[in-house]
Amino acid sequence: MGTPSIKEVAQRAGVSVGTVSNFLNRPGIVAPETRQRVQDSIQALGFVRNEAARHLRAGRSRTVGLVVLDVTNPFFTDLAEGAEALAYEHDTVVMLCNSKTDPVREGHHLDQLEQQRVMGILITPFDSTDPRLTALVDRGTPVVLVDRTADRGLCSVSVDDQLGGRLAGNHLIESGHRRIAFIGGPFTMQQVADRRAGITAVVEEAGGVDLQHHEVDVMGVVEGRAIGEQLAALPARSRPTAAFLANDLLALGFLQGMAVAGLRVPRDMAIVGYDDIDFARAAAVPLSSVRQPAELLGRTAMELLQEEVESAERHRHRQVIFQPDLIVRESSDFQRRR
Amino acid sequence: MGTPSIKEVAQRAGVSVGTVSNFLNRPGIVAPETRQRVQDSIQALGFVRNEAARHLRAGRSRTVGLVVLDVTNPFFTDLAEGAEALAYEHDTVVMLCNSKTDPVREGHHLDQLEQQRVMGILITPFDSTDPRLTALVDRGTPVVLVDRTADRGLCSVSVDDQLGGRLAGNHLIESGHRRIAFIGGPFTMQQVADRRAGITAVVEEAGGVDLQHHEVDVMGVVEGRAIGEQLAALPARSRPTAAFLANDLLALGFLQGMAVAGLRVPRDMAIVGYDDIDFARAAAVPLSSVRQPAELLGRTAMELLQEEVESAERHRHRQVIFQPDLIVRESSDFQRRR
DNA sequence: AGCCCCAATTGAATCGTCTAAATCACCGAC
DNA sequence: GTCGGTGATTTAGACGATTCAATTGGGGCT
Repeated sequence: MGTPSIKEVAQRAGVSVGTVSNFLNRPGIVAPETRQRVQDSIQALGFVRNEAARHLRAGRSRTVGLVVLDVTNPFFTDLAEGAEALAYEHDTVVMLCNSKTDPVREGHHLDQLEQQRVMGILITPFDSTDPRLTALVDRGTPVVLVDRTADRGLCSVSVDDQLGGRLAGNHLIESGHRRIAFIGGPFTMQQVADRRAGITAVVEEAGGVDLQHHEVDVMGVVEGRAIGEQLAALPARSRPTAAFLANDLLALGFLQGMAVAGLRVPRDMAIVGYDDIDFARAAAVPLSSVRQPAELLGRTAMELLQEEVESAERHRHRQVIFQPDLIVRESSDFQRRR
Repeated sequence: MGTPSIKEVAQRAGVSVGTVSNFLNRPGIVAPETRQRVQDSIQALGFVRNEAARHLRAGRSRTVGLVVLDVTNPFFTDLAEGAEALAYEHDTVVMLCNSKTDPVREGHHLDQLEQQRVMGILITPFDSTDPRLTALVDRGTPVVLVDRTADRGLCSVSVDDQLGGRLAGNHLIESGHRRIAFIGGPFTMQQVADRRAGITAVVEEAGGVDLQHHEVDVMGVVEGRAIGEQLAALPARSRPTAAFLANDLLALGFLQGMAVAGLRVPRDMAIVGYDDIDFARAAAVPLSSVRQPAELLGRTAMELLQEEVESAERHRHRQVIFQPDLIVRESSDFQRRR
C-alpha cells in the first residue's frame, strides 16, 4: 500500500534484500542480468529509498543544517549557495534555517537539527559564545561558525570585520568627512562590534573626526530608512556628512531615506555599506560597500565540516579568515573640501 | 560513545525502555517518582531523541517540505512564516527549499524530500502541470500547491491573479493612462500569465489603450532596473506612461531605473507592483501594489496539508482562492489628463 | 481468605536499510 | 573425482524508538 520497500523490490525481482541493497550501494558486484531484473523491479514499483532507515542504520544523517540570521538578505543566500554547491558534491543535503536574528528561534532550530542527528551544523549565531553551541559539539554534532571567528574549540570561517571597518573609515576620512555615523545592530553581535571597532580605531587615529553610533535591532531595509530620515531631519550643520552601515540592506534603506528627504548622495551624505550584495551595485545611486566573499565563505565552511566529519578523531579545529575589499562606487565618490 | 539511546537512559534509571518511552510520550501514565528518576537520567546522560528512529517506526516524518521560487523575495519568506507558525502548533518542522525558479533544482529538492518521506510538500512549482507532482502524490506524498490553482487532484491555495491584474489595469486606465507596459516572466508561469490575462482583459474592454508586454527570466530587482532603463530611453512620445510589474522586486528595480534616468514617478511613469511586500511601502516613492495575503497563504496551505494527512482516505482536495487588494500609494497616484 | 480490578511497568515485535559472515554454484587443476 | 577458489547471492542481526499485549503488585470488597 504505502511506498514499497527494498523487500518488495527483492520479491518481485526474485532475489534477496541483500542483493537489492548491493545493487543500490555497490552495483559493481551484482551480476548484469540480476542487475537488470532489480532495476526493472524498482522501476515498476516506483521504489524510493527510505532515508530515515538508512540514517538510522548508518547512525548519521546525510543532511547538514545551515542556520542564518536572515534569509531575505542576499548575502546569506549567496553563502547558502556556496555551501550547497559543495554539499552536492558530497551527496549531502542542506537544510536552511532562518533564525531572524532571534535567539529563541535559533535555539528551536538547533534542537530540531540535533534531534535529526544532522551530520553537522553551519551557523551564524546570534551570540557566538552561547554555551549551547559547545554543548552540541560535546554531544557529537560538529559545528562550524560562519561569518564569526571562533575562539575556543570550533572551526570557523570569517572575514576580518575590523579590517572592513577600517577600510570604510579610512576611505570616508580621506574623502574629507569629519562627521560620520556608524549604523548597525545589535551591538552585541560580534560582526557589528568588530566593524564598529574598526572604524572607531581609524577615527581615533585620525583625530578631529566625530563618530556617532546608532543601534538598530534588526538590520533590514525598513530600519535603514527610518534612521536615514531621522538623520536627514537634523540641521545640516550638525548632521553627519557620511554614514557607514553595517550591512547593505540597511544602506539601501538609508539611501531611500535620503531620497525621500531630498538629500543628495553623495554630495549631502556619503554612504558606505557592507557585504556588497548584488543590488548594492544596482541601487539608484550605486552603493559603495565592503565586499565579503559570501559564496566562498559558505563553501569553505562546508569544506571544514566535511573534513571534520571524515577525519573524526584526529581533526584539529581551524579558523579561516578572509580579507574584505572596499568597493568604491558613486555613493561615496565625492571629495569634500575641508 | 555516541549519543545515548533510550536504552541507556532506561538502564541508568533502573526501568525498562518501555517506561522511558512512556515518559516521553505519555508522561501522565508514569508514576511520579519513576518520572523523576527517568527525568534525572535523561538530564545526566544528555539524551536527545533520535528523530530518524521515531520516523522509521512511525512510518512518517514530522517535517514538511516548502519549496519556493525565491527565498530572497519577502513575499515567500512571509509565506514561509505563516506555514511555520501553523507547523509549530502541530509539532512539525518546515524544511525550506529554494528552487530559484529553476526546474532542475526544484526536481532535486523534490527527490530529496521524497527520500526523506516528508509528511507532505508545499510548493510553488515552476510548472504546475509537471507530472512529477502527481507522481509524488500517487506514491503517497501529499502535495499542496501554493500561490497556484490546482486543476486536478490536488489541494491548492492561491490568490485570484486575474483579478489582481484587472485591479491594476483598471486603476491605471482610470487614471488616464493610454500606454501601459506589463512586465513579468517567464510568461509560462501561471501566476504571471494570469496577471497578464487580467490586465489584458480590462485593456481590451476599455478600448483605445496600448498594452505592451516585456518578458524577463527571473523576477528580481536587477532585471526590473534593466527593463526600466530600457523603457526610459524611449522618446517620451512613444514611451508608456505606466507600468504594471508582476512582482514588487521587479517594481523596485524598475523604480530605481526611473530614478537613474531622471524620470519622475508617478508624473512621467506610474508604477504598480505586485505582492505588497514590506518595503514596497518604504521605497523612495512608496509603491502601489496588489496585495496578497502572504502569511495567510502559507498558513492555509499548511492547514490543508495537515488536514489531508490526518483524514487520509476520506480527504477531498480543496482549492482555496483568496482575493487580492489594490493598495494605491504615491507611485501611481497621479491623474493624467487625456 | 479469596477474588477482582486498576495502575504501573515490562518485553517483544516492528519499521526499512545496511553489512559482515555464511552459503552456494560453478569451474579448472591436479 | 576431489579440492580449492572465485564470484554471486543469501542470511541474520543490528540501529533506536514506539506500541501493545502481557505481567506484576497492591488495594478494596465480599
